Amino acid sequence: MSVYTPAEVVEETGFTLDTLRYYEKIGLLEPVGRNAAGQRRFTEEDVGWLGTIRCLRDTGMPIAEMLRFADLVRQGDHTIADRIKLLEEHDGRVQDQIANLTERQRYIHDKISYYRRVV
Amino acid sequence: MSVYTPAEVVEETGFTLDTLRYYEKIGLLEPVGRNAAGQRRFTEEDVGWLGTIRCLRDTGMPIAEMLRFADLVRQGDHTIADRIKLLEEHDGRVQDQIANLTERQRYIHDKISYYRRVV
DNA sequence: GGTTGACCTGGAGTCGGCTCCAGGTGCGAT
DNA sequence: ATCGCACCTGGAGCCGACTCCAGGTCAACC
Repeated sequence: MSVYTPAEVVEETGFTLDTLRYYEKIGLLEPVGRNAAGQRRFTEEDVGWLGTIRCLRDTGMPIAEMLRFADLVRQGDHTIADRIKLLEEHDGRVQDQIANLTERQRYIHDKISYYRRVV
Repeated sequence: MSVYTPAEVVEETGFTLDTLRYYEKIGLLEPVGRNAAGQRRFTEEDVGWLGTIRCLRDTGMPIAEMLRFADLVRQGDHTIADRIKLLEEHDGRVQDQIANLTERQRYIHDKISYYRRVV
């Protein structure tokens, strides 16, 4: 099973090294394994989890809620129903965001058309 | 032509009074007219501009860029081409946001389906 | 004429989410 | 052996966007 250096994880996930350390510090990441010199070595699983984090973050989930999700994951399989609930609620908010953006975009388009007519 | 009290503008725009004052302070709003007692009285035009602000803000435009836009508006009609450019660039970013959210949403859906299958 | 309530000001504080820094370690290449 | 480089730590600092506060004004209603 392969491990990843910090640089590789930065490359792969798009998070900065500082952000990775920050996420570990606040407990969004489990304590990451270390080599003999004390340097981080991320597992495949860590990288997968970071993929989830990225998705949730990029859809606007606040860190506090990602921490709740992380906590559920840590508690094991009996929290899966709760995780579904959390994700579904988040999904609803994502849906709202999309609807909202689409709606606002119409306003922007109208504004642009108006300006075009005026010019 | 009707004027609006602070409370009415709060009601109408959804911004808090503090936010309205903040926007005026930083110059995103023109200095708002006052009655004899020094209290704000917003014009129809102010409220319309606040509608634009809300749209831009809710689609993620940073205040610094809204200030640029406000500045163009103040400079008069010869900046309309620039305003179109600014709005079109913003529109592109809104489009990207929508595409991104839609993409990420698939991931969330997959995750939910996975959990459903596991339960 | 006293109280209430909406408003005013300047300035400080908060919050989320990083981002940066100084000073230090260990390893591989020249 | 010494250099450069990737990495380490704790903690301070930053940025955007508000949000809150103390202390004050004014008009209106009881």
